[in-house]
Amino acid sequence: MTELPPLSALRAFEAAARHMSFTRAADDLGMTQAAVSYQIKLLEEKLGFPLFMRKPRKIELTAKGHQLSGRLICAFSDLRNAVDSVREQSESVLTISCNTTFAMQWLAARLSSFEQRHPKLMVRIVPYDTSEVPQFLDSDIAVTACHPAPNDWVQHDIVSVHFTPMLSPALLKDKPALKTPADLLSLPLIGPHDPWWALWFAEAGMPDTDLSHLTSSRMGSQALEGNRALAGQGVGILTPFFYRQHLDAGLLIQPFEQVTEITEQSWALAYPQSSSSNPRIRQFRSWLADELKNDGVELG
Amino acid sequence: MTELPPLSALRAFEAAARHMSFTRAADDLGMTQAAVSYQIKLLEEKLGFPLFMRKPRKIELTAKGHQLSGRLICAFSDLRNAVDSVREQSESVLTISCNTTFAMQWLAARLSSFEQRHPKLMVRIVPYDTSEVPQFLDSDIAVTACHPAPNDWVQHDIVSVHFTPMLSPALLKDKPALKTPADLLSLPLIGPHDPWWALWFAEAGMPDTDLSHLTSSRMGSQALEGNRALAGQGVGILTPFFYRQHLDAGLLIQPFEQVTEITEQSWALAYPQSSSSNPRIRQFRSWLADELKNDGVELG
DNA sequence: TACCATGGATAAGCTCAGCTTATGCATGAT
DNA sequence: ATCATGCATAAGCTGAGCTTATCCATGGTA
Repeated sequence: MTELPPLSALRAFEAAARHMSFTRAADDLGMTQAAVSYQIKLLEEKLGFPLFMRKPRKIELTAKGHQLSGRLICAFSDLRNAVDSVREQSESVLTISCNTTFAMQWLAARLSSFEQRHPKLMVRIVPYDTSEVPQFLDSDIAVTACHPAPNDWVQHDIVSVHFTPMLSPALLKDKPALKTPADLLSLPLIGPHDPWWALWFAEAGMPDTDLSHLTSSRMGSQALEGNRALAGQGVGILTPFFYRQHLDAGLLIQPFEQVTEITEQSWALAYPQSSSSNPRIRQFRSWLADELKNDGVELG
Repeated sequence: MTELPPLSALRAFEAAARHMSFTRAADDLGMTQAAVSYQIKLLEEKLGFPLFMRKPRKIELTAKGHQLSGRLICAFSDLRNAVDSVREQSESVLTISCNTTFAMQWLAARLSSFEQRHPKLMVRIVPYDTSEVPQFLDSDIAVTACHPAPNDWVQHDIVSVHFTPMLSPALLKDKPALKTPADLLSLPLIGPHDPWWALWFAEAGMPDTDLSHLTSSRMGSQALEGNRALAGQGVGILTPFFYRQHLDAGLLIQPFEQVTEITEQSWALAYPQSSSSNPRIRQFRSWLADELKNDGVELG
């Protein structure tokens, strides 16, 4: 494959051929006439033949110049279109990799407000369950409780990772009120092997509470545990932030004040450093900040 | 029309996408891996979204990266093809703008030797008559007696512009031999208003010879005058260099030793400065030099 | 026919994009 | 464990690619 001449020279020639004028080409490219003249001379030297005939107040393409110009104009146009279209596409679609729980419990309900604010933006949510680092590398933006985001990612904290037992009032019907954390053990716990239970009990002064005898169907996603709790199937260990509305409506109750926080982690909005100038992402970030403000939370 | 990102960044990305490796792309482009990494990072920042996902020992295109890469690879390929084809074409055809006289009297007869030496090169001769600066700007190379070539043209002198009266021996049949220049006036002169006549007579010691009464059909091209002289229609003022063979064969005779030279002009090979690196032109120049050496002339 | 106005060429000089070299880091292979 | 591979990053250099300023030729115009 033959070595290509300097691209800037080709670009200058393409513009000059398009405008049939060095001066106008220079305007087009945002540079001076001298620069265009220089680049074209350079290209002619590299190629070994002249491309333009310089006539008094105009320029004319030589035969070879003409031949070259046609194809270059096409190629550059393709180039611009390629870049433009990927830019546009990236301005019209926003792909959000989002932890399932956050997506279901928080995002889904509010997304219509975002779509109202930015009607031209199509939002695509890619939920994920795994606790490990998700493959959100291929999405524009991610909402995650992921520990250390890749270090060239920007991260804005949303809320801490926190949790406390919750249950449906229906579950307590015909049962004594819960007075101490230990009373919980008389009720079915949802996802008892979830380490959150252990942490919460430990903080409640019951460090070695043995939960191993309880049925376990560790279901990863808090959203599902939340649904089971709502359905009165047991006590879930849930994040109050995600269930504010259910709590307010009395669909769920939080028997104890104590909320355990994991300080090393945090729910966060994250995106690649390289995307920080992306308008869609700024839009989403600022919308999210506003939404959170309504909840009395500041985006970090 | 949206501003294009830096072309060098696009080129680096194109190569990286083609090879799916920064290291190999760098080899391809003749630069270092660090440079490719830098350029791609730059492009990602300009575009506002990532193009590659960096995995441990490999890279993967993001969705947008994939979309962009396909079209860029095409566009760059077009670009390369455009340049290559005009380069190739310019290696297979040689267009020579040539003064008609030189073309007919000198070039035409020897061209077969050039074509033999460079069988792959197609030679196209564009003859011109005008004494003014010809439009040979659109040819690869020119042979001309043109005074000052455009000053960004390279010029190799061939022979001086020189001339002397010549005639067919047939014209002198049944006539007295020519003893002095003045004797010429008893014969028909071909192109008597040609300034060359005046110059020659002046140098012959007859500065004010009045030629105005003689028939005049100034025909510009020496070749035609030469033909008329050969046909015995009169005395032509011709360049011996072009008629060596006719003189040797006795088809023309040169009655006087005196040959007038115009020192400010010269027959020359000329081509644009920008073409000096063109292999076809080197080939032609070196062939011409060899051919001239056979005539005992050195190419300047 | 003199004189702008236009459009390209050229010279000199500056500046930073775009490279290099050197090194670090993570990971898959042995 | 250790090595090999492949990308990221830092620091520093240099010349491509610009700018500014000026010149030149010519076509249009009064």
